Amino acid sequence: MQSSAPQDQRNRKRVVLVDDHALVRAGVKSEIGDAVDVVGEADDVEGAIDVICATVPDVVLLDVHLPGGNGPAVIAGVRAAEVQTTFLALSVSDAAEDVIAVIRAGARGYVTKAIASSELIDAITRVAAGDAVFSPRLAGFVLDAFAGSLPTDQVDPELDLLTNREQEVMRLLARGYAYKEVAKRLSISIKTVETHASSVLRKLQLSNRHQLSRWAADRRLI
Amino acid sequence: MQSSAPQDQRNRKRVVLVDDHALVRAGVKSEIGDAVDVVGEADDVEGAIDVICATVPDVVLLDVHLPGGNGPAVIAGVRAAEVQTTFLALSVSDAAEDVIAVIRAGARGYVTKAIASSELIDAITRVAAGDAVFSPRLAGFVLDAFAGSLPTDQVDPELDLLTNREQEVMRLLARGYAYKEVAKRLSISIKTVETHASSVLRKLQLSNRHQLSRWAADRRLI
DNA sequence: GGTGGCTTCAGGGTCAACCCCGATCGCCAC
DNA sequence: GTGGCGATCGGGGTTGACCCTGAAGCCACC
Repeated sequence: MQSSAPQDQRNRKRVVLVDDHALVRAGVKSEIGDAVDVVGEADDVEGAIDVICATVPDVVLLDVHLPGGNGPAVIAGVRAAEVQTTFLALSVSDAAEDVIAVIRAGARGYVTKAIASSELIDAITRVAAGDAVFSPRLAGFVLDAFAGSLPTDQVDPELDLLTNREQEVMRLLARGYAYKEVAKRLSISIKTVETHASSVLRKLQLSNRHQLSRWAADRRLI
Repeated sequence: MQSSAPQDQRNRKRVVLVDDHALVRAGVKSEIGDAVDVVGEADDVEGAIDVICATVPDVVLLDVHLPGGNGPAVIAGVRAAEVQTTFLALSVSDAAEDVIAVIRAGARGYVTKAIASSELIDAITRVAAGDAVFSPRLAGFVLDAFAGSLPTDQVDPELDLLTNREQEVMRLLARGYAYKEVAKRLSISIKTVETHASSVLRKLQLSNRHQLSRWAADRRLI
């Protein structure tokens, strides 16, 4: 893979700009137009979905606040049309709720308009390549939301019923490994795995490994 | 991009190392010891929780796979003790499930052991400052999990391979129902369930119902 | 009327999962 | 040193998961 020159004519990223202010679009275009191909522009939700579906760009630079809806609405509309592209949110806002909403909708990055043009070009290139791009503080918002999106359960008293070895076996079993695989990974015999597995199921009052998988998944042990 | 001097005595970060291999701990310590204070070490879950709660470091460098549990178990234990610190996962694994599990538990970053020592020091400084630190590909895993989508999935062409009846059977199997249960629910014989199950696995190129469960769960079919 | 796909079922088999019983060994506490 | 517990194995068993082959009835389509 030759990744040397992203400005290379053959590798130039095709970009659509979505922002309700023509001046902003013009500004962004002049800043990044040398490095990428701006193949479309839109200033509202409907127009954005149309132009994105028509052009199928590599990256959509998406303002979060739009007339007639917002950034997530655009992403949802494009997803519904089964068009594959990558969204990079570009906003004046750095509020946690805006960041989270647009990332939850499926954007792969979020940068504010205070970004330097060289950094923006870099960000476009990176999201097009599958990376996630955030300014540092914003990434923290997403992780907080992600970690907090689930009940912060404490450590199970049930888990303490299992010995260390039983816990190791339990984890592997819950991940779907066959007894033989578990035995190989732990360098013990299948019979020992069977013994531990039996103890695990009995102690946790489960009847088979399917229930064990769900039990472990519920507790985020796998 | 590091301009200032994080080696400043007054601002040196206090770090705890958690890894079951003493050699790895020694190596990491020698690499970063000039820039940070390693105030504690541990090689298993219990020991990690103890030493973290005792020292309350700025950052915990946490191996994901540990005897007697795993990274998330350590984070959960420290959280349960209401000790405030920041976790940076440091692992040989770059598997999506490991990354997601430890981030979901509350880690603020994830780097692999292939990282250069200068980058590791930078990562420690950044997570201590509240930033999130990832190698690019790993950040994508987290966003995928957060958005609840998978990279580059359209609405499955694979699902269309299955007939209506096969889809019904598939859903029940993926939920963990035994053949006998599926047969009862659909009012058909076990043999018919077996036939459908076999077709489903063959068409989806899966080898057993555990993979089927994960396949279906990934696509939110169950 | 033939062809083919979907659904239904059967007989036969292999292997994994899970159970029961038993056993040895090492460690640690009383 | 005796007893408990954890970890390690074995024999032998039942049940479930999964495969292959074969076949029947139904229905749509040509």
